Amino acid sequence: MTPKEKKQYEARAKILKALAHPTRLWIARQLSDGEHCVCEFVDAVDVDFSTVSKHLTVLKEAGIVESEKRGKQVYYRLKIPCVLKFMECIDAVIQAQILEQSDLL
Amino acid sequence: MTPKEKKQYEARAKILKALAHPTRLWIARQLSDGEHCVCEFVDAVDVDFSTVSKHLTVLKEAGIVESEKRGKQVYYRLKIPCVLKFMECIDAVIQAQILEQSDLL
DNA sequence: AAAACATTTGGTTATTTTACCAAAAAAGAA
DNA sequence: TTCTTTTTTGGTAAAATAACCAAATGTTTT
Repeated sequence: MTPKEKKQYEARAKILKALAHPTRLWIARQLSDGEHCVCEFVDAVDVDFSTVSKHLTVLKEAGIVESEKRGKQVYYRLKIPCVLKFMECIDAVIQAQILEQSDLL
Repeated sequence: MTPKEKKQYEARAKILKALAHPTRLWIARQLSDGEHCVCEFVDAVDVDFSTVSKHLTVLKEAGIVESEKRGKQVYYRLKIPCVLKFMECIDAVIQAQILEQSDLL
């Protein structure tokens, strides 16, 4: 791994890491049908306001979402929609695991 | 988020998390051209034997790679190759970040 | 201007992750 | 069998993450 490669993989891992949390992944999924404000997530997720806000900050700093303040609310939207394509592949991994488990019986 | 959804997103996040490390992402990439043994990674990555081994265990437990012992060596290979498709999208995120930064000048 | 609302920030604590070293295990070579 | 070689496991310390509460910020509404 050259120093250049190392930097490149660090940058990539940072983005993956931003998505690698159940709540953040769920949020990203919700944003696939258009923008939502923070309060909508808070209602749905059952964690503290501040926790949701911090998750959104992580996604934003990773460059996955962008936000816009309109009135009292802040609206978030997906910046790079392809992140949702991850889901299919991830589910293939899960599916393979389930199959293996049933093979053991 | 229903309890079922919650479990689902936790399982998905677990798999993403396994990939969300520079070394592990690099390893996954190397495996795209076929299997490699642990020692090959150790030579290339410049971390301890045990560290590489633990990274491989993380990938294995996530169901992303599988391993086979032949002789003294243990060979790892990608189990679900689509994980590599992540890379394209991740790079799109990085590309967008770079573009934005240059817009600021 | 004061009150109410939506969101972010700062601080704290508990948990998880990562890396290293040393030691154990497994297989082959001498 | 004893000595290497390859990989995993256990232990430990440092760093990163995640959740909560309380306080601060910025915007409307009264």
